[in-house]
This record gives sequence, C-alpha cells and structure tokens, in this order.
Amino acid sequence: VSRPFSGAQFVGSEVRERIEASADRLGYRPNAVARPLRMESTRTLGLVIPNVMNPFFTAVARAVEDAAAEHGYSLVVGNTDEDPEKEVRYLDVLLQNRVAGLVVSSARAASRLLSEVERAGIALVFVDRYVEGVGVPVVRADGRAAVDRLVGYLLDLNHERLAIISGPPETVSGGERLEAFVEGATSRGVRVPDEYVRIGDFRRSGKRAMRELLGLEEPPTAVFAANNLMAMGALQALEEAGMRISENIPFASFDDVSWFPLLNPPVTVIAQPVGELGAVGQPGCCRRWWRARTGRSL
Amino acid sequence: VSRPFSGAQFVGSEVRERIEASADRLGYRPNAVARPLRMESTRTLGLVIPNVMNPFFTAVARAVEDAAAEHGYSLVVGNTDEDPEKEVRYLDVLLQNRVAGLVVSSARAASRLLSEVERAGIALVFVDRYVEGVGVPVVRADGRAAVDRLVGYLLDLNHERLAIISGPPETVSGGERLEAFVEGATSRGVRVPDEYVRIGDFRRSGKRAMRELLGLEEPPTAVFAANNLMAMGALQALEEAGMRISENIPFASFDDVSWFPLLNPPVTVIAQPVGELGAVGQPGCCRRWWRARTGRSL
DNA sequence: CTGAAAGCGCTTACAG
DNA sequence: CTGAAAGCGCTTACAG
Repeated sequence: VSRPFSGAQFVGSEVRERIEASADRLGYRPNAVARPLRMESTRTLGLVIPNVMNPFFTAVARAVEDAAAEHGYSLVVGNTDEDPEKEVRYLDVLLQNRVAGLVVSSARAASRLLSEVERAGIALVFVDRYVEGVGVPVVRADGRAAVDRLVGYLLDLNHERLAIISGPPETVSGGERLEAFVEGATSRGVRVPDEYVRIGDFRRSGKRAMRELLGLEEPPTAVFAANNLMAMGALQALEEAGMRISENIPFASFDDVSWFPLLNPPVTVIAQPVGELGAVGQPGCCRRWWRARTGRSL
Repeated sequence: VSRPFSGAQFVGSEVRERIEASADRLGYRPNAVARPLRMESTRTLGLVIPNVMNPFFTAVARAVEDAAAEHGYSLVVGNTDEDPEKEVRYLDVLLQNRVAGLVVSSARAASRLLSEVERAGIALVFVDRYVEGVGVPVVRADGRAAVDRLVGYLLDLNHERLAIISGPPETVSGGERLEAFVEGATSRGVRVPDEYVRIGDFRRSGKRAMRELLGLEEPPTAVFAANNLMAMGALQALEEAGMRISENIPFASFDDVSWFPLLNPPVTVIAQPVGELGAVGQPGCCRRWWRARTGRSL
C-alpha cells in the first residue's frame, strides 16, 4: 500500500488505482511521523533567533520559511530573547526532534550544543551572529564597506561631530560596525571622541544612549545607530526632546525598517538584503551576502 | 532503558544510575520522532497565518510560540499570503505531521480541510479570522465598541467628514469594522457618504485609497484605516502629498504598531491585546478577548 | 509487478 | 523492581 504514496516505485496501474480509491474513500493521509523513523531524516528545519519581533529577524523568519516550504520542509521557530539557556533548550528539543537542519542566530553561549550539532552532521548555518570556534557557514551581510560609505556621506554633509550608538563590541556585528565607523572617520581625518561612542545592547538601549548624547555639553551633529531596535529607541528620545530627525540631527541606522521612509525627512539606512537570505546556497545567489567559511562550506 | 527518560516509572536507583551514566557517555538523546508513533500524539503545534511580516501576525506568532514553548510544544509556522491553495498545502503537511493542535488565521477557502481537522479531533483555534461553518473557537478582539468610541472621538474633534479605508466587507474583521464605523457616525447624526468609504484589501491598498480620498473635490477631514498595513500605505500617500498627519488630517488605525508613536503627532490607534493571545484558554484570562463559540468550546 | 516481513526507536502492558 | 516483547506506521529489500 505504501508504494503508490512514496514516489515512483514499481506498482501496477490496476493495484495503484485500487489503493488510491480506497485511500480516498477512507480519508487516508500518510503519517509523516512514521516515515523518518525508517528513513532516518525528517523534513523539518529549525530556526533559532533572539526574537521575531525584531524586524530584521521577522524578515529572516519569512525568508527561511519561504525557502523551506519551497523545498517541502517545515520550519519550527524558537525565540531565545538572547538567553543562552533558552537557546540551549530550543536546540535540545530540535535535536530530539531530529531536524534535518538548523538556522541559528546565536546568543553565543550554546557552543557546547552547537559543536554537538556539528559533530552529529546536522546541517547548521548561522545567520547574522555566529559562535567562534564552531566550523560552520555564516550567512551575514558584511557591513564594513557600507558603514564606511555612510561615514563618508555624513562627513560630506559637513557633519564633523559624528556619534555612534553601538552594539556590544564583543559581538561580531557590534564590533565590526563600531570599528568601521571609527576607522572610517579617522581615515578621513576626523576623530570620534569617546563620549560620542555609546555602547548599547542592540535592544532597548537606544533611547538612553540618545538622551545622553543630547545631554552632552557639545552634542553630536549626526548620529548613527548600529541596528534597528536601538535606532527606534533613539528616535523616541529625539521625539521626546522635540527634535526633528535630520533637520536638527541627521540620523542613520543599520537595518532598514519598512516605516523609516514615513519619517520626515527619512532616516538614512544601511539595508541588509534579508529577503535573499533564504536563497543563499542556491544557484546564482548571492553576491551581497558574505559567506564566511570558518570551516565546512555551504 | 526507556523508563528513566519517560517520567516517573518504576526504576530502581541502581539501574537508573547505570543507564544515565551510559547515556551520558554515549551522548544519547531520546528520539522525539519515535515517541509519538507509539503515543499517538506529537508535541508540535502549527500556526498558519497570512504573513509574519504583518506586525499583527508577528505579535501573534511570538505570543503563540511563547505559550507553546511554555507547555513544551514546538511551533511550526506557515505563511499563506492569503492564498487558499498555500493554506491547504500547509494544513495538509501539518496534518500529515500529526500536529497536536492548529492555530489558523484563515484565507477562508480551506473550509473542506478545516472541517476535516475538526472531525479528526485535532485541537483547532482560529485567530482573528475564521471560517463560517467550522465549529471551532475563535480568538479575536471584538473591535465594534472600540471603533464606535473612535468615531465619537473624531466627531468630538469636530471632524464631520469621516472617511474609512475598509478591509473587504465580506471578511469578518472587514465587515465588522466598516459597519461599526458607519453606524457609529449615523447614530451620532453624521452621514458617511459613499465616496468616503474605500474598500481595500487589508494589504497594499491603503496608499491608493488615501490618494483617491485626497483627490476628491471635498476630501475628508479625518481618515480611519481598518488595519495596520493599509494604515501604512495611507501614511505613505499622505507623506507623498506633503501632508502632516493630524495637522492636516487626523489619522486613526486599527492595530497598533510599535513605531506609530514616532510619527508626529502620533496616529490614533485601536490596539488589540495581542500579547495576551497566547494565554487565552489559560486560567484567569482574558476579558479583552472575545471567544466566539460557534461550536465546541475552548 | 506484488505480497509478506523486517526494522526504525520508542512506550507499555505482561510475566517474572 | 526489571527484562523481554509487542506494536505504533512507515520503507524497502526479499522472494515469488
């Protein structure tokens, strides 16, 4: 009975018809749970991210789900809230469920489990953030060049007092963007003083950071937020201070967000090509993504 | 060997220790795929929504995932793009995978499959949109009272030319909001002329609708968009026309969005308590959600 | 081409 | 308390 359902096996047309008729009549639906037990491989993928509510990861989730569905895979999603413990828990459940592959944006503490994943030979890809020492492909846009160009752009606008609301420098994206920002300025002969560098958390910290910047004796004349959430907090602080973006302070953000254009004048943005994410590893893709190979290749 | 792993069965402590030691040494991880084959019930839930990128559904996805995780369930997500065919495909895959339960915001064409789900005794709940004739609990905020209050608010502001960018009237939310809007005005002695009622699609249509409204000989003095996406389009159109929200045209939206407060002056909003969604059906919850019982109870 | 059978990794009566 | 065994629904050699 199984044969007509499991692809092109040898089945006579008479038998096939008889089986299909009965199946229809009985409302039979193959049990996808039993199959992998025999096949040793599920058609399920896991996505572990800090939080879908972050627009960047919303887009990631959509892109990954699309790509998964296209290939007949289901996507299980887990939100870690940057909590290493939750990350471990999700990974463990996913491994117990024998997912065929894993897309992870790691809170970077689960390296033990992740090495295990690697050893188990389960397909694993990092998005955006990765864990040092786990030899696995990373899919992320390299922001260096973009940040550098942004700095040039701001300086061309005659804003010499450049401030950055940075992510944690010990994270890959945080460090990279901060470094590129400071170096971009320095290389153009502009110093970024320490008080113009506010270290944030990539989350809620943007508001406080912007307040602090506005409270300085000599506030900056342009501000760059290193991701979308901090940008949003910073914009709130500006709003509260009664300042217009870009009229008073030109404002730039890493990560685009659908509503930035609605602000007047709009925020300057470094957009990551998130929609293409799902397609990475497929033919013809993707010049704009950086595929770091710290080990195994994609 | 199974016993120590599957809850409080009778196992001697000596045997238990021996087993656990070996398990540790061998890196054994129970196979969660094999279990339901015997148990007849997975610990997986399915969420089928139009699109996670819609902020309302992003919040739904997060709330449902949280609730699922809390109870030890995994969440599989599918985006239908309002395409009934995709909806059927997702539901079919989910059924094949024998999910324990299903949370669906339906594109309303899959009623055949949904009835099947119902018959199969799989837990099924609709969020926001439901399918007529499928006797299943619906979780949604009833917008009637809120829309009515909004209309009162706008009229109190002396805006008599009220326009609505409505969703499809044949959808539950679309019809309900449109009706409440028109009746709210009428009951207060204000007529809403036909040209102030633009029927949209709950998606991209907001922009065109707002353009049309602005192009009228006598444009409205206040506009209400019946969901977040159309609101966004409408705001774009306002922006393009060089108009400030609320200074020129007070603008209201169904669904809150995190960035509305950043607009100046902010959009008036009818917020749905999405965060509570995951908690519905749990003790002490939720006065603000409407649990329609078209049949079986939650 | 087709039927009968083994086995994937669990859970759970069943006997001891 | 513990071991041996059946059976969940598939897939896939194997023999006919």
